[in-house]
Amino acid sequence: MYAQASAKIELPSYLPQNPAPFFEGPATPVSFFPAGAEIYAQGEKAGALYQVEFGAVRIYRLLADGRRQISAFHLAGETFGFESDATHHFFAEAINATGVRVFRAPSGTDMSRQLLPLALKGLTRAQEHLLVLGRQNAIERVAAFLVEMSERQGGLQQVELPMSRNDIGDYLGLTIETVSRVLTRLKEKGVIRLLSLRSIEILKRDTLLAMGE
Amino acid sequence: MYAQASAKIELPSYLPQNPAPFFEGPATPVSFFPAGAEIYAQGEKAGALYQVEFGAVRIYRLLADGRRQISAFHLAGETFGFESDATHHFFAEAINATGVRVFRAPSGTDMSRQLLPLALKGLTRAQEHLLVLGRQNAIERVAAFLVEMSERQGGLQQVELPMSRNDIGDYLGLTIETVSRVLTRLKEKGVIRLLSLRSIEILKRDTLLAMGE
DNA sequence: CGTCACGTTGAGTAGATTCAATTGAGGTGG
DNA sequence: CCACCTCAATTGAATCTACTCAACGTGACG
Repeated sequence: MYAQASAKIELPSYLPQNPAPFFEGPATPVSFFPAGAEIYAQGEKAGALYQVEFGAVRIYRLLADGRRQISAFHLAGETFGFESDATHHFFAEAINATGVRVFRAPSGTDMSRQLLPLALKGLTRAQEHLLVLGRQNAIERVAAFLVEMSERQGGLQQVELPMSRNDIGDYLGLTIETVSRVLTRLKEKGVIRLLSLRSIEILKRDTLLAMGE
Repeated sequence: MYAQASAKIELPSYLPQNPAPFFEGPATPVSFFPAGAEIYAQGEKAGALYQVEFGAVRIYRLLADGRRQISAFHLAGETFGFESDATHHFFAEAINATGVRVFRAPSGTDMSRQLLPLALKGLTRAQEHLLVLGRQNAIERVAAFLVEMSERQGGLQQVELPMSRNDIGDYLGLTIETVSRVLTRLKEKGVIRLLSLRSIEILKRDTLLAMGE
């Protein structure tokens, strides 16, 4: 739907037409985070930008009673950590062993040109996710998730899920049991195949796409 | 929670520290949209920016079968319409009689410095809304909504709701009936009072805040 | 080979939805 | 200015989807 016509993506006039490469300065070191390690916490002072080198990161928020909503997963190559003020509003954790390049803009540097496209991309993705959480049922949510992960990994048949069922549930606003049941149903319908716990194969892409609308 | 300490909001170093006024050029005309009028549609070519002069706007997406998710409301003073590429991914409609200032940046203009703070603000708001849709029950959602609307109107006791129950439902991922039932319950509990259909008074702000977490 | 965390499956429940009927508010025309 | 009309909102009853709680499997790892 609404397919991008050409290879070259057209941009609105208010965006820089020749986006600058993101990191130009001296090479910044890569920090390593083991599985489950906190990268930053809600309430902490923000300021740095983070680029995933390898592994995967979850961004989430907690309610007082422990309910958790994961607002985004970030895979290799993606940048996260920017905030609208000097405080982090979310938690960021490494899902698996993860390498992250931490970049701190020198005081006074204006990164707007580099950051705006990323912020807009994140905004679009968040808004699309709102539709999933607000108006789709369990099967549709899981289908949309599998399609999203597939597309972010190049649209291959085989999709790697770096995160646990628990993470998937907290991303989709479902319980771990419901996620499991839906995957079983999709498997029984012949839509997907479970290669291993964290690796699935998409057998009927069209069906999956139709489910996720 | 995580209160902003001083009047002057501290910003991360990667943001412009002295944000430029948004519109500097020659005064742009104000377009008028009657209630329900479309401002732009999904799939249309994007490019302009819109600032609400008076009235209110809803931003939404549709599923094939007509289910609708409103991702944001925009009130007087707010800016919307920016996209990550040249296509609108959402619909924008006037909720009531609404005046909108349409601004088209001349080709080649880089509005990053002005837009980034708005995009980041929108991103934060969308991500917070994800928590509401993903992990909160009906009462919590409505409470969070009322608190949000109150704060966006200056934190007064009396809150104007420019939108219908239908719009509220499609924003909160609930049916119109559920929204109505919850409002009745809040009324019975003495938390709010209905001055008219679209105007409520908050009697127990603390209770409401605690419900919305 | 045993342990432990993670995942799956099952039964019963709760909360929100659906469908239907009623009430109420706002706007229009006489 | 009032009566009427229409659409929006509220209320009620029955249903259904996803959740909760519990038991059971399974894969990874020492």
